[in-house]
Amino acid sequence: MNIKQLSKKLGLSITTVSRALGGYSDVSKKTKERVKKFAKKYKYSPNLNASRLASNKSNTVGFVLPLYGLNSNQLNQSSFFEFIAGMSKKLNNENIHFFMFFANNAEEEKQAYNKLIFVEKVTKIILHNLKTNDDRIKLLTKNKINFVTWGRTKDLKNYSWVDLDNQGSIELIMQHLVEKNHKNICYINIAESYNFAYQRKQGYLKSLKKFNIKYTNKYYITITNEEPKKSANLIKKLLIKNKKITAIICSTEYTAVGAIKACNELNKKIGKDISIVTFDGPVIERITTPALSAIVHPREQLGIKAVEMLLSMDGDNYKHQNFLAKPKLIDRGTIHKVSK
Amino acid sequence: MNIKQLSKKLGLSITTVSRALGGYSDVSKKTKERVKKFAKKYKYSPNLNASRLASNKSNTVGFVLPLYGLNSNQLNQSSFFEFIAGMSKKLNNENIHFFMFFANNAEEEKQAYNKLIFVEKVTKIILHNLKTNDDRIKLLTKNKINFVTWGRTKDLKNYSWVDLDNQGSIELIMQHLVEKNHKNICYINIAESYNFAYQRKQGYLKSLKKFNIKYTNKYYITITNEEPKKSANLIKKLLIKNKKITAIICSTEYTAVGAIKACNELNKKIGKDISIVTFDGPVIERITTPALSAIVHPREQLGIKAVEMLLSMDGDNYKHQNFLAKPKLIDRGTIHKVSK
DNA sequence: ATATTTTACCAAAACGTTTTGGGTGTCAAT
DNA sequence: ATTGACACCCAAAACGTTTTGGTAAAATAT
Repeated sequence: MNIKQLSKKLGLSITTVSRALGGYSDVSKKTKERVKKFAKKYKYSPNLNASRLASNKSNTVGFVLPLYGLNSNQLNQSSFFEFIAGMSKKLNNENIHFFMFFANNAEEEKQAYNKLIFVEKVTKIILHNLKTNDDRIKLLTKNKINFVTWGRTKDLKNYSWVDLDNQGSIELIMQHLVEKNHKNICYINIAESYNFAYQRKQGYLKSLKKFNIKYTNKYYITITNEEPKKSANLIKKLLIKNKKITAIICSTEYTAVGAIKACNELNKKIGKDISIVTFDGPVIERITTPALSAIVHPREQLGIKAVEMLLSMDGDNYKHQNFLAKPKLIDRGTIHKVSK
Repeated sequence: MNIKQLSKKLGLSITTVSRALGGYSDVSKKTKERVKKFAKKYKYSPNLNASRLASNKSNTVGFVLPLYGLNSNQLNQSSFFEFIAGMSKKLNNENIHFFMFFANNAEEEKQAYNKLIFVEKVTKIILHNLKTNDDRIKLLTKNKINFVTWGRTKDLKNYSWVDLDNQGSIELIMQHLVEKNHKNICYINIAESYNFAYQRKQGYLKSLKKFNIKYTNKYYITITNEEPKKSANLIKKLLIKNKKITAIICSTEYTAVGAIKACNELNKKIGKDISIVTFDGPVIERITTPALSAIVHPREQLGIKAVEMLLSMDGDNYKHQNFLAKPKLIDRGTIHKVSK
């Protein structure tokens, strides 16, 4: 069933049918309703290729999902899932298409963006995993693509972004810990080459200052991609050398599991002798014992926001917006009070 | 740059340019090369909407990814990632498009398949997470969609499929254990409503028969979605009640973590007093101690195979194929030898 | 030398929409 | 009665390809 056949059934011109379905004002209400009724009845759905060709609009948002190196660099798959869920919810609602390329290596990833722009002719893209100085921003700007990023570059240039409040997350944890009289708080971060890790460190430093605690590099460790398996040992050594430590903050679940192991081996009771706080993921609640207190990020909401921003952009006609998601701290009982 | 402009530059007709790029035999080799060179030079890439409209071919494979209930029903996200990676590798190579819908609930999922067929007009789909009696197979068959499934229904009807060898996996484990003189082997499966769980049970039963070991329901437990947190306790009780048990097979990583905990609490040394074997996932190697021996499935290869099959189908012109992936058992040292 | 086949190209139609640039009839205002 | 505004509808052009149904020239066969 195409528009020609449908218009015949209706006794109307193709034009009128098209404009009725498009909601134009030069079609009477009565006709509009009749057309829509018939369209439903005969299961008419416009040929998208013809429609896009004629209108020169793709009505599509593009996204590139890297399928490589996900676990190995400790970026959790589930965080992608949550963000994608948010995007797709919003897009499904708005009847906008969601076109996703999958990249199995860096080369494919680069190609994917080019394909999105030059082959698929997508005009709206959501970017993520920002590098400190990201080539893609130039590429998109140059080709007049509307885009919103998830994450920020170090030098916040002129673009729209949504992000988790990484700095605020650590500040929230620190606040909570200090209120319970913790003073010897160590932080196991991941490599600072990730901008979000850098932001988190800033939160750590800022909080220390705020609460008049001296920074010592003995309490601040970064764990690289190759070390996740060894993190338990690293933390064990740390705890042995620095007996005063009463709280450990871990930037990833896997590290937190290492911290649990270290504490067990040293016979330190978590939630009594020592506190552990980390960032939420699928593993914690399901398989760690005890279930750890953790920062929860509204990643789905972030996906929704990103799409909202993107859709509000209209060619050149928009102002840059941004959105910083508020973190929550869920205390599952692994934070204890230190006696003064 | 469109085909008209390009043909002008070349001094050729639109037809010839189109057919040159399409590789038709009624264009001379010389011209073909010249056209391709120019196309590259001027970065010409055919307008996909026009091309699809004219040729009435979408050259697209459809897939629906459910974003809901993934963790809660113990189906690991990473298994999807690996399968998708396989599909996208093959599709990228063949220059076929990969169209994915994301479903945030059962309703959206159902809709997604309808959209793929009636709106996107995709003619090739890859199906997965098969139910025992799956409506989608009817839908696709009725609408003459070429499809390949990942997984099988109970009553294997007439369709092409790829699958992990679930039955064979358990048989492989059992073989290995029996060779090391294990006789009291318990198996913690997940709910048999998942067809793959059912298949695994068959493997367990078949192996017991083969090795003349009597089946007892004391040794076979299924863990439902609600119990993953409690699995440690379940297994602990099991071990206390049945002191003879020397080996535990777990169908999921999370359960295996529970088994570790149970053994620790009972002071049973894993790999010395008791063996644990499970199915591979991202958690095991990274955070369980010890790293467990496990069945590894070539999920990426499965994705590649599925696409290969699908592309080899040509409308009505094909024979049903299938592919059963061979499992591997990686022994990381948690399987011990029992003295006779 | 003529007939036949093969090679290499092309004009025009087709795909199913949206958009452009109208048109006609009705109603209120003059 | 005429004009202008408005409501409602339409024919035809346009979008950028692929495919159809050719033709002319060159190569081969008779």
